[in-house]
Amino acid sequence: MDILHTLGEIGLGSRLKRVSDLLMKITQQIYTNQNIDFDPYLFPAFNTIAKLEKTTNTEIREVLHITQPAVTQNINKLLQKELIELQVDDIDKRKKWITLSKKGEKTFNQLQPLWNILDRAVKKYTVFSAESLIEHLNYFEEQLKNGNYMETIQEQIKTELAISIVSFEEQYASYFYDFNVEWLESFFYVEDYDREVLSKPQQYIIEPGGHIFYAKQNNEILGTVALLKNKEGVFELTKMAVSPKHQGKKVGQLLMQYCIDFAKENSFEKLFLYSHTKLANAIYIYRKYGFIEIDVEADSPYERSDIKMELVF
Amino acid sequence: MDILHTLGEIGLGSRLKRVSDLLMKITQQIYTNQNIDFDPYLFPAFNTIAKLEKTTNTEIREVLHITQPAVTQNINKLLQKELIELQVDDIDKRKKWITLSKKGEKTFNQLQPLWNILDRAVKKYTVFSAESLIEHLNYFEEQLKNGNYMETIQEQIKTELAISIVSFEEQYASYFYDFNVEWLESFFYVEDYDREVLSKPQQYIIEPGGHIFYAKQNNEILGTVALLKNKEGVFELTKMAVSPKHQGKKVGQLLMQYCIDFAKENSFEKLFLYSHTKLANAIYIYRKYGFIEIDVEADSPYERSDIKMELVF
DNA sequence: TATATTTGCATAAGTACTTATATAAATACT
DNA sequence: AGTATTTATATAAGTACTTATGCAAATATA
Repeated sequence: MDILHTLGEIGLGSRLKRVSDLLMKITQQIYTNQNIDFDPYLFPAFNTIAKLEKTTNTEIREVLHITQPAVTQNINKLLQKELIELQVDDIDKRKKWITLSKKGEKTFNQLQPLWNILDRAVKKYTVFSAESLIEHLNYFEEQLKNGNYMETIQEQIKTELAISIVSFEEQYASYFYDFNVEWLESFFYVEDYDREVLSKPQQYIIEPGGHIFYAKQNNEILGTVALLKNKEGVFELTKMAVSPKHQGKKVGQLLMQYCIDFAKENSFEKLFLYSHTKLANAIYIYRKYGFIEIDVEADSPYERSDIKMELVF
Repeated sequence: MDILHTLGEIGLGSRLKRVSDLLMKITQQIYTNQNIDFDPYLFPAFNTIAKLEKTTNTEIREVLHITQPAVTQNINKLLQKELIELQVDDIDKRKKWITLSKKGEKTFNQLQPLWNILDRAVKKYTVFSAESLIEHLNYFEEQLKNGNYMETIQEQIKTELAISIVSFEEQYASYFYDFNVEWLESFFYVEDYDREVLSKPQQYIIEPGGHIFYAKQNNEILGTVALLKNKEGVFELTKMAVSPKHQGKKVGQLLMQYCIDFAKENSFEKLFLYSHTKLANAIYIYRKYGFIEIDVEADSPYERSDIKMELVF
């Protein structure tokens, strides 16, 4: 029995608030499940800043139709989470220009697909023909309460956000080239030999007994890695590259974990890799996964490497 | 520009809360305008207590689907306003039975017609065919913001709640009898002469040059009063009675004010009245309107009076 | 050009919920 | 019967808004 349903329309204010609270709570749970440090009530302000690229407290107040102190509080929360940055206007020293921080942009891109899922789930239970606001509200609240809404989202997350690892197929060959060249170009320079190997993965990696894996999410390829056969049971982990669009999703770590699992399953003796000390983040990850630094041989095949690591099983 | 409208469905939680806040604020304003000491957010709890007649904290929590501390807080607010009373259960000493207080019942009855108006106004802007919750919400919020909702309510209040004073008409004669007899019966006893005068107001009041006024609200008569001619420019204010159904609306004071205004307009010399000291409230009101106590003559026409008051202009 | 007003943002305190926890009485368990 | 658990309510603290107010910079006014 839910008296608010029988109170007639006077209780509408309370009903609206109750449904709002419930929706916010469920959304918060979803962020938490996805390990995303974000609050649903920050969405309007955060999204506004992202869409306007550069804005001010007052402008947010105007477009969101909330009070100015509410905006200030939202901004403080976003600052705390390091998602935005402030800069005082050169001319008008009262004004503070608000922009997304690097982390904010990353989070924004990371959140986008989840928001699409949330958006579709809300639509699923709110877009239908009804004869009154109360009727719409009753139905939506019911779906929030009985778990249908949550279930719909979780299913979508599973099919759309889950990242799976797939083996080399001819149709994916170009990603191997594109991701690696893009990465090489930004950190080093691309040699002709690189282009040759990357454009013919079948010939240079697969046929000599190696493997190429791809991280795939919802029919999109996010990143790739190769295991190049050195000798029986010894493979070089190489050509790891992640699409810049999908940085921040820990795609590299997922590929790394898969390679290690694959090596163990196939009773490999060891894996090794070449890297460069200026790629501190990458080396940190390699260490995290158990790779240990060893001497680089004099006749190292890579000019751009100054460090060699191995993982012995 | 209202970005929340363009945020898609993710902003729905914020939208719902914003509309709730606005609706609550407007409703609060209406209570304030009507001089009613009540808060819209107390409506669910208050209404539940009234409907169930006797209930407990836990039961309210169950039927309203809010948390128990929220109920406790609602109860405390209602206690503060003296609208409810608590009584510990005889057997289970943890339980507190909640009932409306006398004032609570009065307020509940007083609020009923206003709630009807609010209910109809909400329905007016929320009951229509729409293809989504957002569509319903957009329209309703728009009506709240542009003032249409408020205007609708104010118009209805004017036509339904405004109390006007009308002069004697034959069709109202029975009210004069009914209200007065009901009142006399509860405080004194009804003499045969009372019944004679009250049943023939035309003959006993109007024809000798007196007046009878009625308080009328939305085609309903709430109360009555008579000015009985004593001599030229001197009238006895008598037979004031208000329907028990409409106590608490200050109908008596409205009638009193009308009589005084009427007396001034017609250049009366003075008004006087007979009452009884046990009717302390009534006498307080008479004093408030300027009546001053004078000696009761030996041959007072009323057995049930022990006080006489007059207002000289 | 000095003063008043407006503007942009911050701070403080209030509100009506929430979660977490406390307290005391009733009930269940052994 | 004595102890543990459950139940009914209260209290405390947190949250995300609100209103009210403060403050400094910019702009209008005289």
